[in-house]
Amino acid sequence: MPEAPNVVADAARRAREEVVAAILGAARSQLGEVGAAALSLRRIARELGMASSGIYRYVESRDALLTMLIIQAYDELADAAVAARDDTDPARQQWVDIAVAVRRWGVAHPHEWALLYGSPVPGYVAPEDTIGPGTRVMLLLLDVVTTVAGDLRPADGPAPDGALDHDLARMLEPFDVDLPGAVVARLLTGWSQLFGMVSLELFGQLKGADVDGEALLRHAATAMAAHIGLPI
Amino acid sequence: MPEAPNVVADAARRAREEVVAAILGAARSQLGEVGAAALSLRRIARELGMASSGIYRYVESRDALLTMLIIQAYDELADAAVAARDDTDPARQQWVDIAVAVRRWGVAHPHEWALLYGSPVPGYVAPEDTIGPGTRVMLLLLDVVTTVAGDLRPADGPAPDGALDHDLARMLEPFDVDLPGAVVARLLTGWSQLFGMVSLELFGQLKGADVDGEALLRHAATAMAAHIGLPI
DNA sequence: CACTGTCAAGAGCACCGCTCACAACTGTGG
DNA sequence: CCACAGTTGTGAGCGGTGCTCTTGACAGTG
Repeated sequence: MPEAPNVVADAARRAREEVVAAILGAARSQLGEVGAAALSLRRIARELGMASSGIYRYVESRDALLTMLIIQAYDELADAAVAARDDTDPARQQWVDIAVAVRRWGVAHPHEWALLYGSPVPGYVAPEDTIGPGTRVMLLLLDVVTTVAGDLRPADGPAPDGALDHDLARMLEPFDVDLPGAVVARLLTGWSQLFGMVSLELFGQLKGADVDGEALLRHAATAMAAHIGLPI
Repeated sequence: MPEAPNVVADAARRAREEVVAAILGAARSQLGEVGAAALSLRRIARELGMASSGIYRYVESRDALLTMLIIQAYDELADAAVAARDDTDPARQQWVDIAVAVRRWGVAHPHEWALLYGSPVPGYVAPEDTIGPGTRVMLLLLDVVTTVAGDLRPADGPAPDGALDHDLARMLEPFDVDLPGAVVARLLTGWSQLFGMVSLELFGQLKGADVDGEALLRHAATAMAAHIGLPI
């Protein structure tokens, strides 16, 4: 029964959170410099002037720290995507704007992108806490589609067969939206495409080709938006 | 001037290569079990019954070993893709068959896939040797398109603007093929989509949705093949 | 026989994540 | 007031890593 507002305990808690924040800040900075796999608790402790063992008073383990960083990054990325969307714009432009914002965030934070979408860190399994923030961008794209669901004019293309169509339509049940399987397939495909193009660029797979990454992505996203049938 | 075929030196060289092969085999097996980042030279040495330092007689460094594994994996993937393609089939089916084969290889070798297309290992920069094998799948897809270049009937869609179009057309110069920028864009987009969908599935990003991965990918690839304009 | 080369082995360095025992410092109940 | 409990900081230590270096045992060659 924490009834009486204990000033002392409160201050202690605040002090603790401050240290945790400092650790997270140092971790974030190291992440940007050396990448996730080379992130070292000992170095963070050193940087903060505490004993290497002291870190464990505030952070359960290296994995726990990674989890915090992942959630933070997911949220940052989603925030950037949300900020880039103007829902008074035509849906097609919303889609493209989101895609461009996602790429820009990735380009600005390659190590964070790798942490989110790269190879899973060995031995590390993403806890449940991450799937919420992790789906925000996808849900944002979904929202763009659903708010104009009535006006969709999908481009021609093959329809998913029965079983797949059923699976796809059922996929969105938890989100209380109802879209034809064909549209869900295009949504997933669009997200794969966006994610894939950014990853290919960031992970150096397109290194040889000197092509303007943003222009290419904008072009691809525009085509995908049209393919989904988003109104212009 | 190694003129006289020195039998002894030859045998020594063969013995050496045998040891290297054993190391590579052990590495490969470890890769499949614990992933690339947890791959340990010491453990390989232990497994092979040699001193931890002895490994360095045969492998320059951990990075060099990773490079060998990467090249091996790239080649395996490309071989699988090549094997799946029957160039007497309609181009559209060739595209889909390759896509399905790529996914199947990835599903069968998730750690290898992560090594190839996941976050770059920190401090590791892929040497030149890897870009050859690394582009084989892409070149295979390109070949499917170029061999039917005359019969392409691309679906409607926006055209890349001038600068992008120019960059894209110039991209293929080293390969001595000539395709319109719009087609190159769709090719790149298709590859991004394929790579992205497999990665999303393998890296657990689509975990919540229980949808048949192969069916979804086949559907997306079919649509992309149509979008590119591959003849049926 | 001496020389030259390769190979295996062990010790050692610097780093890592993580645990543990211990000291210091609180605020609180008796 | 004093003993207790809880939190924080510290240093030592364990087992692991990649990698280097020195040493010693061979083999083939002049």
